[in-house]
Amino acid sequence: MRRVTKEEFKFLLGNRIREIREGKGLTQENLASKMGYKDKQVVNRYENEGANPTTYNLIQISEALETNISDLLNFLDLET
Amino acid sequence: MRRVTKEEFKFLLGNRIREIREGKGLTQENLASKMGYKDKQVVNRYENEGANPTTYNLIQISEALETNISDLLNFLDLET
DNA sequence: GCAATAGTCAACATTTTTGTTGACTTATTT
DNA sequence: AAATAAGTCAACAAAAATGTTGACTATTGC
Repeated sequence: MRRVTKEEFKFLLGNRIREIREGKGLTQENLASKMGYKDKQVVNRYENEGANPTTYNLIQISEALETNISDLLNFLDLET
Repeated sequence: MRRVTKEEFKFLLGNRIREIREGKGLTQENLASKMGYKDKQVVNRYENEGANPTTYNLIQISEALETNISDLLNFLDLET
């Protein structure tokens, strides 16, 4: 993933989640709800504090956003 | 990802890591070393106890195995 | 102004992951 | 049999992720 620190990664993934969510016209609450959460806080935290979710949760996020992991992580150089 | 529990997922990903590692002829120690760890324990734990690493670590694993995340997670139905 | 909607911030207990160390078992090879 | 290489098991402290709650700040529409 080409020299991106964990902090940079968190920031980038958080931004990407927001980007896709807004592109689909979903609110933080909508997304949280689709993921089975009672509150939007989890989504807000991903977007504002950055996200480095466990792999299992990453998959849940991609499903709720109706996209795939490659798209979710498209800010990385995934040529390998 | 089609009704697979977190525990099932951990088991499947652990197995997949082992599968790729052995396919490349690497030892647990080799892989741990490529990932920058001092000991093989981390790899052994992924393989035997199951793995649900953070996304950042998942990427590190895929790089050390010289593959990509889609391949690493190919046991999931990733058509979406 | 009021109400409703959307987003943000802080705090919290709990759980899980992370990284390391030491010891122990299992081949495999010399 | 002894040595080496590979894998497994247990335990630990520290860090991070998880899930929830409450309050607070825009922003928009009535």
